[in-house]
Amino acid sequence: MGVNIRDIIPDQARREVDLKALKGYVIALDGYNMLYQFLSAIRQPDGTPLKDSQGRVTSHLSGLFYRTINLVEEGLKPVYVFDGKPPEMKRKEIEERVARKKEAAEKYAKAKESGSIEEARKYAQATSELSSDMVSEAKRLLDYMGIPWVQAPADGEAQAAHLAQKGDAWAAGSQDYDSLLFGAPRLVRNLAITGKRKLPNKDEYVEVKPEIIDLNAMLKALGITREQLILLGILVGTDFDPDGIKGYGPKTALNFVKGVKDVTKALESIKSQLPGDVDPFKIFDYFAKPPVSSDYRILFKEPDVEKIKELLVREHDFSEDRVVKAAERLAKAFKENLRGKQSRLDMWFG
DNA sequence: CGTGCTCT
DNA sequence: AGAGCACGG
Repeated sequence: MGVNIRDIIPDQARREVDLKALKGYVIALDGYNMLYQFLSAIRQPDGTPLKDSQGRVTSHLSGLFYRTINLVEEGLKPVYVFDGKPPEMKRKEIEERVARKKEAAEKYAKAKESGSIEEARKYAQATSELSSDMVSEAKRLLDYMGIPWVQAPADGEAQAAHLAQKGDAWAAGSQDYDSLLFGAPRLVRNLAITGKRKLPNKDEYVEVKPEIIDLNAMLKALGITREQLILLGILVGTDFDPDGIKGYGPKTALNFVKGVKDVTKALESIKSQLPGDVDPFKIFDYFAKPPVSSDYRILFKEPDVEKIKELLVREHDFSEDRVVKAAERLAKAFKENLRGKQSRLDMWFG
């Protein structure tokens, strides 16, 4: 589920903003991460996702369609980045995910049997799995909407970080923090979930706003380099060494890496504390110089309302009224906010 | 997650 | 304008 460094992000390096503040910025969104959030969240009370008349899941398309339109209406310029082939060293994490989903599926069946709706929903969400067909249809929808997407050779967060480093995007957008380890100068969180949200099991509402994290401000405030940040990630655990090293949470790991002068020596010293098949040097290199592609172009086009209708209404039984209305909003927003508009690239944190 | 309606 | 709720596919 990505590297967990939430607890050490310094306040000086983060800023909560309104969506409006992101007007004019290209943001390289982690497509898989976004689709997963929609698939997990857009469900009936008992956990059933939205489906078309043939039983195919459509929650991810609904979320992607309406959310992207709202982002574009606010003037944000989204580019979706999709994962390619995961590296071999991610196998353990992927296997563990499969096991977690299987377990969730069993608990879901039990909860449904016992009539516990809320439990059922919780476990149904945890079974969420994106198929390659679902990703392909999301790409098709983006094509029809005129929203660009980029295919990553490997990790999508690495590719998003690459776009941001090259200045083709202002920031990476994801709920996970990995893009910071991959060198993204800025990370924007909460772009799939902005607005008032009910807290689970509570009668309380919180306002969720986009959160910007600035890599340089973060490294400066923590007093570490990006190399030390990657080392920190390996200590607490990444998708490539999911358990990390016993005894190291983010804070302990921060203290440790602050004392590290020679990263090579540090990697050598932690090697023996990791499972035999986990090579910290390989993980370090993967974050420091990940496989990325420069063969992409970011072009915002006029939406094709007929094609959108064909996909969502004809093929997937969306309501024609709603789809046409939303597509027209998108066409208007394209003309006002995207067509011929220059992207903003200015900095925020000095 | 979102839209869209009702009620205040 | 904004909260609450039903429903979308």
